[in-house]
Amino acid sequence: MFKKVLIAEDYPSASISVRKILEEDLQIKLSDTDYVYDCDTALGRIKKALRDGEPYELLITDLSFDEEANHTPSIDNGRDLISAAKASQSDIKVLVFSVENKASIARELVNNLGINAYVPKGRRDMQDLKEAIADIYKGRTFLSKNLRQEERTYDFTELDKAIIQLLATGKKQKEIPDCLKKMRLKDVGLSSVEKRLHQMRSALDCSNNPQLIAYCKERNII
Amino acid sequence: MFKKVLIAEDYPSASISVRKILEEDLQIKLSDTDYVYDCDTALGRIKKALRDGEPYELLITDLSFDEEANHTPSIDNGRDLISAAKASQSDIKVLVFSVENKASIARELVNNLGINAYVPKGRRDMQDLKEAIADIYKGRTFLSKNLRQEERTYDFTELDKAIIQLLATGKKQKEIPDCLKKMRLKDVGLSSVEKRLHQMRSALDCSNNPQLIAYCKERNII
DNA sequence: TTAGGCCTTACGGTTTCCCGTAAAAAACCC
DNA sequence: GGGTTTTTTACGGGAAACCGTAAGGCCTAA
Repeated sequence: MFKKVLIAEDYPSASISVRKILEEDLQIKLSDTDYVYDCDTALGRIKKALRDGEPYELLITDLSFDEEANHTPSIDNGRDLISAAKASQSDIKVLVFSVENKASIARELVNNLGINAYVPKGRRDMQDLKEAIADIYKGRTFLSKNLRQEERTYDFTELDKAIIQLLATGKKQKEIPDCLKKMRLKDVGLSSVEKRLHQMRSALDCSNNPQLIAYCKERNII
Repeated sequence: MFKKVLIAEDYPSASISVRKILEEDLQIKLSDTDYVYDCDTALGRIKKALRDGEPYELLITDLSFDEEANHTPSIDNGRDLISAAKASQSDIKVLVFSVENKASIARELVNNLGINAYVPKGRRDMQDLKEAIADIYKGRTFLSKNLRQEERTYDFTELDKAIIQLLATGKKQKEIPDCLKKMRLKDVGLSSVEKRLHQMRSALDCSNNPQLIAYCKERNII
């Protein structure tokens, strides 16, 4: 089993549980330096361990970290922490433990960042954590069974999202072509904007723009 | 200190941490029946303990519970659990432990349900839990210091929210007076709907309805 | 009772949105 | 190159939203 594991999690209540699993159920010894509450410290520990010749084998991290009151960290989220960690030590295994319960996010992290497991906080989280760590140790990838598949019926292009964004900030459709041009995103006419909006609305069965905005906000598309 | 405490929390990772605090830091003994993963079981335990002449002194509960795959519970959220518990045993103390980090929610629960403490999951949660339980024991009410004050610049009436809701489901303004009438909510003319929308937009500095919807969705007002 | 607020409603004009159709441009395929 | 399809754009009519102003109802106080 793993000998050296680092936990990056800013909520003590969650951190404690993970520690408990590792120590009591998996018999992994943790020292006081093996769990941290922010990304910067986490990266520091990983680099130091590497220098000392005792690199971490596994990083267990949350995705979102609350902003801190005093200083602004250079890394403020789990995604960037994972990238930075892999840049320093490409063979480190990564388990993400987050409230975000979306299969698409998990898939994306596996594909683009090469994480080894995704466990959403939820009804089966402790069980999942145990299985996930065991799977990683065997060289396998673990995705929790209760990741929620979202019923996305339309896939938004970057242009679509940009248009929705602008609408949500109060821009009029008529102004949107100009805005897009200024943002160096795309050079399209008003009719194209209308067309895309129409396409989105009919695909998602929205009768007008306000409903479309509501839909997108609800699913965190924007 | 408290002798008999019940924990209602559906995420094992959170439940374990709370148990740890109670047992290790506060020296409160818990049996296997003192923590449960759904509201119905929680209420059952409270009633049984009352019948047996050993009533619970403190209920620690989450607010949101994930829907379960198999059966649909008769109580599916912490709010209703608290109401039901107080109906059975009016002197039970209640501590709410939830991810919701809004001072307004905490205040509302203190005022309307008479809860004794509110601790948001977050950076200081374990510390807060300890303090909160101690405070409750002394007969005081505890509100975590890091509850986020929201910068609400407008307070939405029920009518306002209903109008926004309807707009977000694709209704036209023109149809809204009829809808409100059918919902037995209010009997208002179209002009009043327009006026309320105008008031909300100008108060929140939104230039049109889509932006207003985005604003409300973003802050979970609807 | 009457005058003055305050709120709601009615209504008209302007702007924006929505949805067609048709022309123009671009891409594609021999 | 010519010819076809697809995409993009332009434009116009009708619907909805937006924004005034004026008129009506209701309460209060003199």
